[in-house]
This record gives sequence, C-alpha cells and structure tokens, in this order.
Amino acid sequence: MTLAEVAKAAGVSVGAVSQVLNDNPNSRISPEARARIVAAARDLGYRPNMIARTLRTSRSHTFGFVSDAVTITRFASGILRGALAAARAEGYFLLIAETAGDARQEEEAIASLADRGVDGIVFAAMKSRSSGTHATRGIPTVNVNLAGDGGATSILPDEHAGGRTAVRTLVEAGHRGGIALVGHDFRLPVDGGIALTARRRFAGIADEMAAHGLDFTDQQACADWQPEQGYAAARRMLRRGSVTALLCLNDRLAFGAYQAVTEAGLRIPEDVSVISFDDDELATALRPGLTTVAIPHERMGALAIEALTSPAEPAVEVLVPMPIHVRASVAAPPAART
Amino acid sequence: MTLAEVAKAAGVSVGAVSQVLNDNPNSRISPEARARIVAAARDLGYRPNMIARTLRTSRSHTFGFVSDAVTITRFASGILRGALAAARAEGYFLLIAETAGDARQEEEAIASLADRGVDGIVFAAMKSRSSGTHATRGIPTVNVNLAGDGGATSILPDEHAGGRTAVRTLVEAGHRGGIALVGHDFRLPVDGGIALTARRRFAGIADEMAAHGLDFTDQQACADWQPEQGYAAARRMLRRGSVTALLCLNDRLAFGAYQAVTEAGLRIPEDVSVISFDDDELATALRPGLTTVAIPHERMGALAIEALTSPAEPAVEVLVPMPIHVRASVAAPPAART
DNA sequence: ATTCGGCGATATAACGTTGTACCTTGCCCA
DNA sequence: TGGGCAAGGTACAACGTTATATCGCCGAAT
Repeated sequence: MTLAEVAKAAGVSVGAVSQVLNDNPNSRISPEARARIVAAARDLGYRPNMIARTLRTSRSHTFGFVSDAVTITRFASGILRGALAAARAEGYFLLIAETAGDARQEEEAIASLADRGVDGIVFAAMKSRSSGTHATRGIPTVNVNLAGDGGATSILPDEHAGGRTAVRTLVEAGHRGGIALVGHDFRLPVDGGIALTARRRFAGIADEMAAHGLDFTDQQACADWQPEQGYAAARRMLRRGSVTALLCLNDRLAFGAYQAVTEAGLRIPEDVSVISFDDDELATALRPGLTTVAIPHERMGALAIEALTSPAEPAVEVLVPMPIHVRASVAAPPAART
Repeated sequence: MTLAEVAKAAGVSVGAVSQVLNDNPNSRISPEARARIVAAARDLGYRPNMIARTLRTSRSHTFGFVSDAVTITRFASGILRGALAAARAEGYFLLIAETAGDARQEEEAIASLADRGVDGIVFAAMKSRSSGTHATRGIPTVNVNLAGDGGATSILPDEHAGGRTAVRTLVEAGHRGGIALVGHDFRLPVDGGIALTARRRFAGIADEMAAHGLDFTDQQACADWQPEQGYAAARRMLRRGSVTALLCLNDRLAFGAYQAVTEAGLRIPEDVSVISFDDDELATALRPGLTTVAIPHERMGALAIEALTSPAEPAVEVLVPMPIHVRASVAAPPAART
C-alpha cells in the first residue's frame, strides 16, 4: 500500500504517482498515464503514509490542543468538540495534552507536540489568565478563553455584550427595579485575582444597568460561584423583600438561588425571575428551565482552528457573541402583571 | 537539533549518537565517547524527531482515542482524562476523533489514525452497544464502556456489583422496606434496546434485593432517564405513601426526585433517602449532597491505556469496581429512628 | 543532417532516524 | 610473523514521501 506498489501496478515511476495523486500543477504527465495511476491507486486502496509525508514536507496536518486541567472536564469540553469538528472538516487531527495549569507540564507538553511536528497549537483555558504567552518554538498558536499578551490570537466570549444581554433581557421583560445581583458587589474594590472575562461581564452588566438608569436593589459578592453560595446569598436577599429578579453570575449560583426561592415559598418566574450565565448542564436540568447567557464553547473551538488554518491572521482578540438561551425562568415582575 | 549536529559536536558518527541515546544494549561505544555524546546532546538541547523515528521504527508512541459523539461531552470526559494521564505517564500522546456513532465516520477515523501510524486505538462509548468490533487493520484495540464481540479487551464498570452496592447501602442504613425504584420496572418485559451495562445494573439490584428477602414497594420505568421523568415518577410514588427510600437509576432521575420530595413537603434524608448512580456533576450540586454509585470514568480510561501498553493481554472483559460516593442523602428510615 | 525545444516521464536526493554490516586498529597467541 | 579476535566505531540502507534535476525522444526549425 505504498507509492511504489501503485507505481508498479500502473507501470510508472514513484515520482509520477506522487505528482498525479497530489495534483502537482507543474507536472507533465499524460492523461493516459494519469488515468492508469488514479485507477491503480483506487484499486489498491492506496492511502498516503502521513508519517513519511510529514517527514518530507514538515507539515503534519495535526494540531496540538493544550488545556489546563479544567478544560477537559465538564466545563469546556465544548471547546474541544468544536475544535475537533472544525479540524476534521479541514483534514486535521488533534493531539491533546493536559497541563494541570502547571508551567513545567506545559513546557513539556509543548516540547512533545513540537517533537511530533504539530502545525499549530490551541491553548484552551478555563479561567482567562492574563498571561497567555507560551514558548512555542515558532509554532503558530491560538488562545481560547485565555487573553494573550499580544503574540497570538485570542478567542474570547464577548462577555461585555453578554453582560448587557442579561440585563436587557430582564428590562425587556418589564423589570425596572427589584433586581438583585448574585455573585458580585460593585461597591467592593475590584479583586485583582478575578478573571479577565469575569471583569468584562461585570462591566457589561454595569453599563446596561446604567443605560436604563437602574441600580441594583441588592448585590452580594460570593467567594466561590458554587450552589451553596448562591443559596445563601439569594436567601438573604429574599428575606429583605422587594426582590423580583435575581441576576446570577453563573448557573451554579442560580442553582442555589432556585433552592432559596423555592424554600421561601416563591415561584419562578411568577414571583421571582432568575437569569444567569454559562448555559451549564444544570440549566437544562432545572425546573423551570433556566434562562442563561451561554458561553459559546463549540464556536470558540471552531474559531480557534480556523485561526490556525487560515493564513496570517493578525494577532487580535476575537470576541465571540454569547447567545442567550431563553427557557422559562424570566417573566414580567408581579407588579407589572395584569 | 538533529542527530547529525550532535554527532558533529561530539566528533562521532550519527549512528554512534543514536546508539548511545537509545541505550542500545548491543552497542560497543567507549565510556569516553558516550560521555561526549551525552554532553553534546544535553548542551544542544537535542530532542529526537518523533516523525523520523516513527517512520523508521513504525512505532509512533501515539494512541488513537475514538468516541461516539457523546463521550466528549459531559458524561465521559473522565474517560479521556484518565486515558490522557495514563498515556502521558508512559510517554504516549492521544490523537482524538469523534464519530457521532456513525459507522462511516468511524471507518474514516480509523483509516486516518492508521495513516498517522497510531500504536493502538481506544474506542470509548456512552452506551454499551453490543457490537464492539471495528475494522482496525491490525491495530491493537481496547473498548471502553463498550462490550466487545470477543476480538478486543473491554473495559466496563462492574455494574452488577454496583447495583448490589446501592441496595446494600440502603439496607445497611436500616431500610427493610419502603424502597421504590425510579427508572425501571422489573415486572415489565426486558426492552431489547437497553444498554448492556444498564441490564447488569438491574440484575445487581435485583440480586441484592433478593439476598435480603426484599421487594420494591413501588417501581416505575422511565423512557428517558431525565429529571422530568424522575420528578413525575417520584411524585406518584410519594403520593401513595409508605415510601422511605428512592433508588434512582441515575443522577438525573434523582435530581427530579429531589424536587418531588421537596414539593411533597418531605425532607431528604430524614423522611426519604435517595440513592442513585453515575456521580454526575449534579450529585455535588444538589443539597443535601447525593449519595451515588459512581461510574469510575477516569480509572476506566487509565485501564484502557494500560491494556494497550502492557503486552498481549488476553481479550477479556475488565470489570472496574464502582465506588460509592457517600454524601448526605441516605439515612435510617423514619420508623427505625429513635 | 544536425540542433533545438518541449513534452513525458524518470532518477535522485533529501527529511531524521535506526539497525546491521562492515571496517579499522591493536593485541594476543600460535 | 601472520592470523584471529575483540573492541570501538563508521558506513550504508531503509522507512515512504516529495521536489528538483535530468534524461530520452520526437517533431520542427536551421
């Protein structure tokens, strides 16, 4: 199943077969020979040996996909899915590595990928660390969910617009007040450790609130954006009364908030609307379905591959729109209802 | 950064360098030359070109990881994680492909992996289809979560033991009756479309119940094992009363059951114990934490790689124990409490 | 009739390894 | 003194491609 065997079957030289099968433009092979070669290749089921081809051309048609530990877990497997689909469409495969967020492991992974001749590397991360530079030995690079230092293109969710979307959705449903923010407190000083994307999400929320001349009825920061904290925060907020909408900074917080609302004897969305971010698996499991601004993981993964395959993209930030997934957790506030 | 450059630096031939760096046992290189070579390689930061090595030796130190669509999503990314970690420990990388469960795509993926010279292929699936044979062109194969037809080793969760574990946990907590089964009805004929692993889970549950001389107070099959069905089933069961434990066939059903219990004004675990299977992300999000019999995804992935790296394993089923993750949803039944 | 040009294809040299066969040198022993 | 042998290397071929230089041939131009 090598070129040599096809050549023998077609009665030509190896080089001729190579030229024909690669549609080499400046080759002078007669139509008849060409036909014989193509037929022979087909009959023998010839498939080029990618290893040999890579050695010769130093193009492997393979990309590395490097992620910190979290990416492969639930959260961002979507990035991998999207990247995988896009890669296959272009004839590429993905060689994957996990770094557990450790610099030494990342170094090692990059080196190993380089040894294997990858044509490019996608760096995917859960948290948008600020430092997105990697010593990639000249291999083209794209960052996903990870703001770069300028060297490489970064694919990021458009968190600012997403933040605005969430607020606008509440406003359009009729909410003009009684909105509480679960997970962040704008009155507190900005924590330096907060991810870049989260900060943008905050900014979008603040801007859209301001655009409508609104203020939060209540707001509370949460150290961890976990159900437990969402439950506690929402509970406190509901006790004070006058809250008709909970804007939660992610679905896990919203999950906790749901429980607090239920426990308080209130109904979603009749008494309290809930909206959040991420479109986690939880969002579909909850009853009623949680309306949430989705992180477009698959699309981000696909765009990463495109940035790698399309030549010479300028090093920029690609902001991917965050679509809102409307389910059943947002309605008009009680006061506004007939 | 090639062997040739190291050779020149050390003042020896390329072959000598190769022999030394590979610890070739039947090579006769003097300790002095050996030292010079090692030093030169270190100083120059030499790393072997895997492509060339693969071409020469036809061993790529790369495995293919082929999954149906679902595997990369939430459910079994653990398999990938485990496989990845185990592979790296042995110096292997993973080349991944998705088939969407489609035979043609699988065919194509296998061919492409073969073109790239993978040393083995892991087939991972969400549902344990019965047919686990693949045309792998002589490439060693392991099935994960996928019962093979005999040709290849299959790594499967020990569902029978897991089923027994779930029941035993309830019994040991003091439950001697009032147990309802959410998701299956033993009185109904067996549906042929049900996955093999699910059937074994059923059998384990039935065997352990029988071992304790117990019968289900209630049981209900669910077409989809989704929260919605779990909610509906649990609701009906609780209405009839006398139910003190809900044995749910997966965490999503349990999720729905939680809501039904809460709505009925009952508490978990004081009034009703809940136990289930999978150890989904949901299990940690729920309050109180859901006690569940886990599918050991990571371990399964790791074992798959081991089966590939350890030579000449006989083709068998490897049954991986399902550990129970005890959280807070199981307690003694009300009647048994002081 | 010789040369030229172009067409059709082949021969050859890499790409970086690895494994085997071979070569050189020195030494020992018959 | 020459043959053998071991030690310490080197040379070479091969893995399957691809790109470039080369070759043979036929018709046409000189």
